[in-house]
Amino acid sequence: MIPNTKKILVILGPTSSGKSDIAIKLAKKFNGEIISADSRQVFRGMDVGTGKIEGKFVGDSISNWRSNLHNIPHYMIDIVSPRTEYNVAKFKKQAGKVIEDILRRGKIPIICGGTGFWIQAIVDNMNFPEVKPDRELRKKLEKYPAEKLFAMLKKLDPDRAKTIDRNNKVRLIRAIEICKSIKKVPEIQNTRYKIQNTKYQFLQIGLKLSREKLYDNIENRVLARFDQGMIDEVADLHADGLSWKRIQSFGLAYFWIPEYLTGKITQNEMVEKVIQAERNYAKRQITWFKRDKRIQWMEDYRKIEKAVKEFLKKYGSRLALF
RNA sequence: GGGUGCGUCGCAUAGCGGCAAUUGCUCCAGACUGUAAAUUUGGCGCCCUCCGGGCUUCGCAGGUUCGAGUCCUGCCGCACCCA
Repeated sequence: MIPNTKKILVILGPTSSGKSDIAIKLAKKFNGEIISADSRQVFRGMDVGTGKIEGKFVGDSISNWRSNLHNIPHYMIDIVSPRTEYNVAKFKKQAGKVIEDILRRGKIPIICGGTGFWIQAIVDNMNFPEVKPDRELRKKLEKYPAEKLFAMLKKLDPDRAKTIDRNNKVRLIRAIEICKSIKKVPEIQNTRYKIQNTKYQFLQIGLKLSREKLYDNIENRVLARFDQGMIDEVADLHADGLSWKRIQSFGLAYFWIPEYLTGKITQNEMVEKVIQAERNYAKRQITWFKRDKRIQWMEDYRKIEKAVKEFLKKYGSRLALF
């Protein structure tokens, strides 16, 4: 029995479900600090398109925060240049330090975001192999068809080949990349539902709203972002020397706005595409989150607050994980 | 008023007379261990004992044919051209 298991709150949900507002409210109420789990908000200069909260960047990477009206610290926002490669492994390492720092100061870490994989990396304490991305190798392998990559992997690591999605080039390439460096893709250590993170206790709250309402929010939000200068933001990134290709790799609006700015599609087409892409994205997020049965889905703020209160009251019972 | 063309599953498209019918999108469901706003799989007329079988579809109504989304006639609707 661990009398004082450290507690972490997770607020998740698809895009446009209102995560940020709720996280801030909870942070105020329960003396928390917010850790963004958003694979695009880590980048500086990508504000409107990623829906960052209003605020100002202060300090270095670990103590950096954005303040809003209520002065709640936010971490893992604006930590790297969009030129930098960033990924789950880095996020897990860095966010882990932030969590420790927040807990040491007696506050509640509130992870808030929509990047399911990144959240899971922390919640399940996933271990990533110490193999850094090899750009040269990736560039070479990208040219091969999936069948060939699968055949290569089968030779290198038959075990991984058994479970991998043989049509998914991105994953095939990563698996081969790992094999080239350490011979074999390590066995998965922590599987969701089975091994719990013993360092912390998590309460994962998912923001639930009807598909109709969600799609409606998305449209409104996207249109509002255009008013807030999303197109200029993309143009500025390019003016600062970021290639269209790199910008487009960030997806959604960052993919479609360059199509418009380079004259490939009309403005109206672009707006439609962005809304559509955003909807499809929300759908994928929902699919991801749905399979984690530990997530408690709620829509009413009062209920959320109540659930959090109870969670924070409990002592180290493992049951609180669910 | 005359002429021509077109009406196919939410939208858009394909369809030498043997078709429950092509493809894209949407939509729905799924996968996911260092690109995750990425990448990827499946389903999408209805019903069943879902291997397979049954039923009802391609603007509407008839007709030709063993057999019609495909051919013919009429009607309705839409588009364009001539008046």
